[in-house]
Amino acid sequence: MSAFIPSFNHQQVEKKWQNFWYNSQAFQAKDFDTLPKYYNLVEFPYPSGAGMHVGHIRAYSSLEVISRKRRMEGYNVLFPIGFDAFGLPTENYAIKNKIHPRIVTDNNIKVFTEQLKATGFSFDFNRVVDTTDPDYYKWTQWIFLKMYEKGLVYKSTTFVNFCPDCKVVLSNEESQGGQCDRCGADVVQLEKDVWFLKITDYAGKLLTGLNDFESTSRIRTEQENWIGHSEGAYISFKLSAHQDYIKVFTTRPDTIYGATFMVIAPEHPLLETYKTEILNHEEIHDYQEQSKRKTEFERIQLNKDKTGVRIQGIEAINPLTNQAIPIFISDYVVITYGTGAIMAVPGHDERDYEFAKKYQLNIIEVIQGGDISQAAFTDTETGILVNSGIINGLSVKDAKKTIIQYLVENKIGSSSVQYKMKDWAFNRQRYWGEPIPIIYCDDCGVVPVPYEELPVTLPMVEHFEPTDTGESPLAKIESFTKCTCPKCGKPARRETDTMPQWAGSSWYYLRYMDPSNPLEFASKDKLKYWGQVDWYNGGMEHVTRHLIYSRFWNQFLNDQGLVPHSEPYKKRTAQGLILGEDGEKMSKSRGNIVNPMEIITEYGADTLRVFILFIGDYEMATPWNDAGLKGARRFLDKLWRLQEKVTDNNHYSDSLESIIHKTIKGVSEDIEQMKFNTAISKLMIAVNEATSSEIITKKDLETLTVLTYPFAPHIASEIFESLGHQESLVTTPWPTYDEALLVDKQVTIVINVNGKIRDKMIVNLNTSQADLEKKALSLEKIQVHIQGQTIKKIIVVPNKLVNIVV
RNA sequence: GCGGGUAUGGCGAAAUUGGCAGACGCGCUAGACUUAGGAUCUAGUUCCUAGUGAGUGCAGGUUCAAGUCCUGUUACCCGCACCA
Repeated sequence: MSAFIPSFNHQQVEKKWQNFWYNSQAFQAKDFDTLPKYYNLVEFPYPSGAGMHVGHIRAYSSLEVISRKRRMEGYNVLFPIGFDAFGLPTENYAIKNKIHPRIVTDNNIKVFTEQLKATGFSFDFNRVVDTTDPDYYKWTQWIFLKMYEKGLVYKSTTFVNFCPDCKVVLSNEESQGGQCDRCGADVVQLEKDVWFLKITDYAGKLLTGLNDFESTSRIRTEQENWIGHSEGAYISFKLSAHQDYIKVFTTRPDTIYGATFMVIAPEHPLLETYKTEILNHEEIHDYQEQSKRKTEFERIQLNKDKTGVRIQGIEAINPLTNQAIPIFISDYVVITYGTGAIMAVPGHDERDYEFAKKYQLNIIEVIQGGDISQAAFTDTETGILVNSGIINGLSVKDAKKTIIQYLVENKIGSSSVQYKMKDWAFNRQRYWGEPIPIIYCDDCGVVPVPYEELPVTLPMVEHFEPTDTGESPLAKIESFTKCTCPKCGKPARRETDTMPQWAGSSWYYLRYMDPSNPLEFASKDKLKYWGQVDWYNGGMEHVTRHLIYSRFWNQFLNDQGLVPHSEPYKKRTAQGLILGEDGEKMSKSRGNIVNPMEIITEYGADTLRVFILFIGDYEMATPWNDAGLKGARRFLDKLWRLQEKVTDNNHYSDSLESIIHKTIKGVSEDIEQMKFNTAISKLMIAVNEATSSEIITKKDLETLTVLTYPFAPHIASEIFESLGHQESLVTTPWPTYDEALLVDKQVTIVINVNGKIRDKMIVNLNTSQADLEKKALSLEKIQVHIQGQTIKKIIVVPNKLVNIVV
């Protein structure tokens, strides 16, 4: 049978199926359905004016394939999408073009939605959330107030990371490496009045929670490093002339007998307390001013050369040696970690050693094993304590225990755990963000907005530029700021700062479960039904930002009994970057950006999807290659042309049966392991095989089509329909394979002589070892190689090889 | 400095438990069909000095057999970084 099949018209076919899917709600997730649920989550996009990027397609395609497959496997799949739409790019664009950010956002969301649909993603578009919608950010504010109620929100005037270009305060997570996350400008330290979320209260839980969270080691270790857990002790050093103490944190209490001086941070409060007694107060003050001006970048760059000033007039007492020791200030000790003060043990800490050398301070060996005249000895495994009174002769491990016990008994210290992670600076002096729901009253002070008055909506204003005074643009809008105190009813003012970009994304995965609930952020029943996100895929760049933040919010909500699980995500994976054709990161300035919409027009969405998943290992960065698109398109064209010679038969053809079963197994397994490149390669092999086969049955083509569907759903749906199916592929069962048919009846045996391949032979499966040996030795090519030599040994691996050692 | 990762043809990349290195795709070469080909099809394509040759960043080792295991080493990428 041969029929005339017109060539594959991607534009027509893709439009047809997109209309069908989206009009028929084919991907609607059903609350409380009896089918088992499966929740796939991808990081919702920031709807920028540039529209979709090929990176978005790579990021979503993995769980797109998994979602399509899961529906066929009988799951009730929740695969939602939404928009993380507050933030600076929109705001800056709006200012530049004098268009209100609301309008800019709405337009961008509209364009983005069209592009997502043009790619054929199987998102449930009924559940779209938009973080800038008052119905959404009402609940962002609500959760903020819950945290306030539970003491996890505080305001403090401290030095914070500030981006001079964006004119906003940045959290620690947003200023990694001393640079602004968004614009790359050097961050400066400014003293500001800032709202903080006490994420550090959850540091321990965020760390242990990683045990219930399946992810790759790089995802896990990045979070571990960021949280930065370390165990040690607090020790109080008495001042020689006062009943007052300097408290230090150390991970090496065992080295206390070697503590010959102390260092405190330039911001340490002691300097203010004993101002009058410090003889060189001016010198100290100069140093404080100097370090204040340093950016993070400068501190890192200049870290080779330690600076500091000795405080004249005050000394401390080492509680174990009872010796008076000098106190220095130096910016190698930071106020934000530990207690902002250290006991310096130059013999066994490289930084202290360097400092001691520079200022010619006493260096005492308290752990044997190194040569402290050359360098600090920091090995904790082999050393034995010396010159150390009550802990002499002990190992480092035992000495730590003993000394902590002593410190506790004498009330001069205790064991302690510290984290590197810092509290989350949670406000921006910009317009396009969630207003912080706080009111200032002259009589009552800081008063939270009552829950029933939420949301505090952003006023529609004409001017939304940031001010030069560092105040939010909202501060100038009287209709917004003027309010009455909820407590006493007197006139009061609203907080005019807004929340940072990461606020809305910290709980969006919960809203998807119940996206339009006006009474709760999500109903208990729905939270329970959908449970945890089964699989979350996103970018590596969010691992120490959004991923930490959202786990924090979820753990908090769980502690309040508001969500059923402590960890929001069961499993997290991350896609690699798509680089430009030049191997560099895609960027406007390099001019190497690939526009996915142009490719969809020219080659079709199916081709683009297949190519992006075929391009390389999903988790690794890989360069774009325009030419490679053709290969993906050729594969789809070949599949399409199989229709020309299909015979009406509901069994696999003899010649293809085995390879089809192998393909089902291979593709199924590869998809689960995110090895999409090899899954597609296996499909290509099967399609090539079918192309060169005399006969191909309806059943052959059907199975190949179904297997291709998660990758290229439009063309697959069209072929499936033309094979006579009324029902769509969306819930067609995923094919199964027969183990017995995976094994070939004949196998190729490789024959080695001394480990080198000399010949091959085809034999029946499970030929006996003796037969294999006999056959191998009789081969002509083998005879040539063993002639005149004695055979020492013959190794036979059944169904694999024969190795003759001579 | 610490932590994680990578290294394989002209290019993107494959390779259960150690068992045919380079699957699949791009590109390239030759041919077929064609008014035409940047369409399609067929054949070939790791390298060279063409052998009883060499070959998975480099140097060793274990083994009948190593991309895979062990020891050492180099380069690049990512994250953190004076964190006491």
